[in-house]
Amino acid sequence: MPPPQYTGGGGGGGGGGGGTAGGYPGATGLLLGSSNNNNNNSTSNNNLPSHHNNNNNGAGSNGGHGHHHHHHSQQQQQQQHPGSQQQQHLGGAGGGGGNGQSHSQSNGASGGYGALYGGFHESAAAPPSAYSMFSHVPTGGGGGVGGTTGGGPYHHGGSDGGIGGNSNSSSGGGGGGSQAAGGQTAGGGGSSSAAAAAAAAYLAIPASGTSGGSCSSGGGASGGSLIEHQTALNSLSVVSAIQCDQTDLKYFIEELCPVCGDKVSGYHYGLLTCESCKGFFKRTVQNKKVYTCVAERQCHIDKTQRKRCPYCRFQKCLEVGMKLEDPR
DNA sequence: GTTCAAGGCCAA
DNA sequence: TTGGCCTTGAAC
Repeated sequence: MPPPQYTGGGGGGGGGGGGTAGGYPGATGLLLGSSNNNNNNSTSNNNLPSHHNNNNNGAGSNGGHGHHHHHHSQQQQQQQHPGSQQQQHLGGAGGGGGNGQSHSQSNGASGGYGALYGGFHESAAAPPSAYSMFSHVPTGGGGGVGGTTGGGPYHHGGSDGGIGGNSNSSSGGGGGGSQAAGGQTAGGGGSSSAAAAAAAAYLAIPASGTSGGSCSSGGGASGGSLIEHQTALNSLSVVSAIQCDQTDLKYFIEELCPVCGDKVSGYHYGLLTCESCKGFFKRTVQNKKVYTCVAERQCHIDKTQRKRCPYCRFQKCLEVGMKLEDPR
């Protein structure tokens, strides 16, 4: 498989309002989280060298400024999925909120918080996606903070979607620009999470209309990209300032699995996860397991409770961006 | 040669 | 079923 892109840079733009979450490629049923549907019309200016390949989804986003280090060879590699559409691991400044369609009236933000988490050094864990960070803050309204999977302890990627657009929709704005949740798939759905749509696409599970964007914030943020370590650290206050659970900041400074919080063992299926979530995801996909949640499909997944609800665990795997590539 | 991630194996 | 450990193979 082609190594994934872990180059720093902002992730996709914040998800727009009610959009259409597209389906996933059905080929082999294994390619997860790689939908290339993108609601947000990108108008980003990409001023970076080609190896950054920013693809900001947010309208009016500022491309460029992906913080980049050269410690690892995988950082500069492009990942191209069948269909010749780029997977958007990369990106400079996070895109602004997308333009909502459908019911929500989201206002696209002008630049997002690019490289919000960029520049962390080796010890910094890949920040979770909007969902993993704020899954217990199921709020409707504005789009969520863009998720990120580009950054990481090993790859320094500063990638963060832009702050989602301001959605007036009662059904909740879309998620931010994480790979699976917003930017990469298709701006968050107006009434269902992108991950739910992803799961539905893969497992034929009806997308549950639970939380739209997580950690909602009001209108899209303005401002360009933030780079360099200190700036990235400072930006944490931005996160906290938008009603996020600060306890989840541990993900920024420790190597914790974005799914369950266990210690990561390396990159698995596209992002840093622990060994158990790797195995869980592998078994689920390979065996085409279909789980059901006995609760509200909002089970909190952590190290001690991850066994309780495989449905929510797998859904979280999808939301944080885990995906199975074509087998070698 | 090393590194990395996917997949297999198997004890719990 | 889970999760840790191992093997395998590709990339470098």
